[in-house]
Amino acid sequence: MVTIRDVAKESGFSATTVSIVLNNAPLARYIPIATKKRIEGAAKKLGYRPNLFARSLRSRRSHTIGVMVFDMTDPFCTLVLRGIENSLYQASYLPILTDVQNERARFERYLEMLLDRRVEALIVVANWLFVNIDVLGDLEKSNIPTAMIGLELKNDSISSVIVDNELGAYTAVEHLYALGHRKIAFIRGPRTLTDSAPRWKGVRSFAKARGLELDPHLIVDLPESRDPTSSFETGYKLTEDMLKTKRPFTALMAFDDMTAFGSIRALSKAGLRVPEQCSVIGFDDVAASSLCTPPLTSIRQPMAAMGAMAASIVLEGINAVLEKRDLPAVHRKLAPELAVRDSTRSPV
Amino acid sequence: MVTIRDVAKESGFSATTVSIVLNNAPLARYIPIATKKRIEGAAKKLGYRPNLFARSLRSRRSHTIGVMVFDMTDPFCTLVLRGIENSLYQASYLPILTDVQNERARFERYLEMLLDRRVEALIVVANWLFVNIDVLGDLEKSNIPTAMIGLELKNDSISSVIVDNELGAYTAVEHLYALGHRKIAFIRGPRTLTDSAPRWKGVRSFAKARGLELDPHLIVDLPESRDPTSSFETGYKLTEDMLKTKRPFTALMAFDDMTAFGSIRALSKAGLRVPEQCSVIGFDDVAASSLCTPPLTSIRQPMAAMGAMAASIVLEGINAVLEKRDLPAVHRKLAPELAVRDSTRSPV
DNA sequence: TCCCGAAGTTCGATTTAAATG
DNA sequence: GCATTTAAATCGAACTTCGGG
Repeated sequence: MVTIRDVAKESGFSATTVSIVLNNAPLARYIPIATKKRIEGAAKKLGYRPNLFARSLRSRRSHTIGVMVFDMTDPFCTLVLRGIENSLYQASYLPILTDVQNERARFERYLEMLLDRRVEALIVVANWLFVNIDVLGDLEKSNIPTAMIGLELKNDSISSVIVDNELGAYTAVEHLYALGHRKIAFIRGPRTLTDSAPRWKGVRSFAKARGLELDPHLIVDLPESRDPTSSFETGYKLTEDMLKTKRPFTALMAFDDMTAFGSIRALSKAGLRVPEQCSVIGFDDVAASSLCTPPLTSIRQPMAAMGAMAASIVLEGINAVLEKRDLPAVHRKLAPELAVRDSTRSPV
Repeated sequence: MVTIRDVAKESGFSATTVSIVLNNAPLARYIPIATKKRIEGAAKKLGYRPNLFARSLRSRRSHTIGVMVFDMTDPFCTLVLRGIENSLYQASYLPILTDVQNERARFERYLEMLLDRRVEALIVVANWLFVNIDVLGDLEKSNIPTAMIGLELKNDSISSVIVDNELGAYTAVEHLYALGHRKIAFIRGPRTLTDSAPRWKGVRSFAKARGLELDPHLIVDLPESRDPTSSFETGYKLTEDMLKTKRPFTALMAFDDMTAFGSIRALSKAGLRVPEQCSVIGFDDVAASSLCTPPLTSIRQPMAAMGAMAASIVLEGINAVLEKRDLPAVHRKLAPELAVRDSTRSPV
């Protein structure tokens, strides 16, 4: 390995001067161009790469940001990660991504590993998390800038970025209503998932505003589960159950796309065609939604934007820490967007 | 931050002794239990966590492994990553995951960043890579244990893990043939993709063995593209084109699942139902395949196993390096598995 | 005082060599 | 020589301080 001393020897200057030149430190302005050229030449010739361990040990900086995802296989998160990645890439930070797989033990272990590596900030993608308040405690006391994506927090030391669930759900029913649907079935999210309540609030709020009647027999809840793809199966089953009750409905609003896929399967098995005999709308707009046939109408979460926003929040936080400023946590709520595809249409 | 000297002071011993005890170094066997207890107690009391930068600087080890993915949004890779992650987690290595986004510049920059962080090994998930031979050169000269997933290499310094494409394709046609299909359309992969040739070879090999006739008019190629999801659209278009030629076919074998989704869309638009009027089979078995309606019959790549295998290869490589053994690159080819679902059935 | 460069200290842990009884 | 402990050197870069022109 070639060290700064090797460059010093090769160029004929001292290690100090080499350091000053290569880092373009304040003192570098006094150093004549000729010296700089010689040093830079020597560095290039030897293929010198500074040892980050030494550098970080001294500077107490890692240029690294920890990213924890609760479930990487959830299609929701890959685009969020893209957003994070692109922002950090520009800022020359390296993300260290860990997949917690919804296991508490992994969360704690990875958090330790990240702190051990002196990440300068933390971004947590809390998709499908069944909240553990005490986990947040671990985070708070670490006192490095932290942003949480997908989980609303009142917290004033941890920032958060979420989608406006209420608005999204409102928009979804509104879309079905505008198409002429009046008998709508609902599969709500699991009670313990923080997204569930505001989405349902959006539905109720629309229903109240426009006088849409909500039939309690056509409202069911997803059970809890640690696996985000399990809602496919439970969506399937719940839809099957609702069909068995013979209560007619012309449209179904699913908690998320995965659930919607399950519903479509059940409708199809029952001989009902989507959208001809029943419209279906999802939430999230995961990649698969535009790939399936028929493509799914859904509420798109601005995932890349959410990732980018979280990244810029923590980058700002890092600057604040460096400048010893105090920066309060911020809480952002981004608007979703209706993606109209072929799984919804007017009832016949 | 609490350092080893703080622990030394607290326990009443020197930093040396603390280090020996906490690392359970060879010399620790001379140290009386009482001393160990005191030191461990002090460390725990102070919440001592060794500084990894200092440790790595001295030991020249990072306990870190670089993982480069060519496109994270490709659903193929998340399960591969799970496999890698789980293996490394057990071995107490931290993966640093980078998403190259199929950009050469990013590849190089991330490779530098990883090498700067002294990753002890490298795993490259080369899904949907349009090979750059010279990129491999960069890797070779870095001479750290490297494994490539999804790209066959003759190389003897870089290991590789791939799926048996020929066998997979053979199995796929065999499945269609067994169902009674004789007029089969094929959408082959892009010429420059290394998976394309062996898959086609598998088809030809089956055709020859069983006397299946391959109609050149029903064989088309995907164009090149940097975006793995683009094959949805091109699959759609190519299928549409084939339908226009009016050459009858009762089954279609797509290069991969994404292409198959495009085909299904085109068939559906043309009023042909899958599988009633045309069977469709994919390759990969991405998550969406079992979620769509009808669920897609496909050739499943053992993604998690491939990831785990690559991880164990490089871990073995690290041990070899530590023991100054020489370890030749290994090349593994894993068997895929036929996943029969509802998109294929006997022709009427 | 301004300019240029270097010696020496520091970061925190590991390890070698050596000093105790 | 043995068990027990430690001072000092080391890893590589960055920064503080200082000296000479």
